[in-house]
Amino acid sequence: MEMIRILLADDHTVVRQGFRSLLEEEKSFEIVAEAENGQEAVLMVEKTRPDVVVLDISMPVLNGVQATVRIQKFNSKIKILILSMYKDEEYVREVFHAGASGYILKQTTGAELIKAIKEVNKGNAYLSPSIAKYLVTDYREIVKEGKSGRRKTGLTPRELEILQLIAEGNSNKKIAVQLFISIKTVETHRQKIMDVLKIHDVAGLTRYAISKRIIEAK
Amino acid sequence: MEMIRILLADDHTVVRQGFRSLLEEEKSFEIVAEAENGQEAVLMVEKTRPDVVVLDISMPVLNGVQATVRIQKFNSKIKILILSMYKDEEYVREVFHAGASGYILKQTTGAELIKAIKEVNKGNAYLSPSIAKYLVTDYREIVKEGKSGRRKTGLTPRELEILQLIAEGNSNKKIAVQLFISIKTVETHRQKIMDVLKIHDVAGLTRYAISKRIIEAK
DNA sequence: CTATCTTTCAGGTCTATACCCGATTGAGGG
DNA sequence: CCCTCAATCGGGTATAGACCTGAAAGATAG
Repeated sequence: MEMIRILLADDHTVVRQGFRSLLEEEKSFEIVAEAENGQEAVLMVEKTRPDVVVLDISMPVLNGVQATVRIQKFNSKIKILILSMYKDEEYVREVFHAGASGYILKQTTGAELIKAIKEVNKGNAYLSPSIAKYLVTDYREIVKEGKSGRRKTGLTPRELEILQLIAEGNSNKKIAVQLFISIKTVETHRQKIMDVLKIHDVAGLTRYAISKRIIEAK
Repeated sequence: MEMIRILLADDHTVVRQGFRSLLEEEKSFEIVAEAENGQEAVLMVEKTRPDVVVLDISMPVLNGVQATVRIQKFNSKIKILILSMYKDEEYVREVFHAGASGYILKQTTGAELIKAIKEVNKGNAYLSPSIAKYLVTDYREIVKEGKSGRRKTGLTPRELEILQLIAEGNSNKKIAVQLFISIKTVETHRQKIMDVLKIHDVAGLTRYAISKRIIEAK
């Protein structure tokens, strides 16, 4: 029987060892390496050349998405399965764009993880059922909106940039100086952002920016 | 040999099953139940009366700390081990105050998890090494500050309450109405909060409130 | 070519807030 | 008993921001 050679990457050691224990119960699986961050995962991929890489999405140094890009660049035949705790629209999109073959939630069962590994190894895509629907609506949105400016948040790139600066605590004046534009322009963008998001206070904008990972809380 | 009866609670099914697989390798352990949130954990404790409860700290419905309080109220002889991804000062404090016997990070190894379970079962406390130092400094702080009002953040209870309302997007006027106090009082508190935290914009206050878990981003 | 959209800027009004000063009340500790 | 501090409230000023209208240049799509 063909063994499926697997690399496991998760920054939480005890969780990673739990996965190893779980996956070793499957006799066709062989865990060839573990990594505790994205950087290490890329190195171990180059060294051990696994069939499937299971990547936790939130890792220090290089996160799951960034690691996916590098691994795919190294060898696009290696299949990547992303493990995530977020059932967040944008993440799913990002992950597949980066070249992953599967995306499953940590809420799913061990049996599903095993199934997902087998599927991506066969060259198929695998999605947690509760995630699948996002891709469909996402696809519809892409078709509807084409490639025209506005993306996930409904904000233009410039608006996103300004939202980020607002959420980082900058005043309109500081933003204007930083971007070499007039305060009035910043005010207009700010107004537009508020209209589009239907959020009319800085605290709300900041929470939104954090929840959408435009900025970090700390 | 005495078996140690264990209840596992973690909202991420695949992670929980990984833990089960890992812990079942230890012949003196018996996993008597699993729960996917704090509420369920409390119910299962009442039904199965385990020796040790392993609680993930971040769970929906009831989080690890809240579940700890209820379980201890039900039967204080049941030992509780908190699993957390945060090596956050305040969390550690909160957890032990709630009645937990151990606090270990997900960064630690499976071997350490097993050791921690055995220790708390014997009635000892267990802390991840990298966490232990917090308790020491914490103890010093408590001694230094006594029980005088100001705590971790340097804010009074009232100031914390107002910070929360600010970070939730309320204006001074709304806060005043909500708390049945004058706008002027709210302004004074707001000023005091900004002085104490040395943060002089709403975005910064909001990020601070999220990072200190006073509010949530979403 | 025209319509739409992004990005830029300006005028004005009005309210919210940052920051200054001051004060009183009540609780708790030394 | 006094001192400290939290919590309350007030006046006043100056700036920031919310919200309005209008407009123009450049890019892109149809």
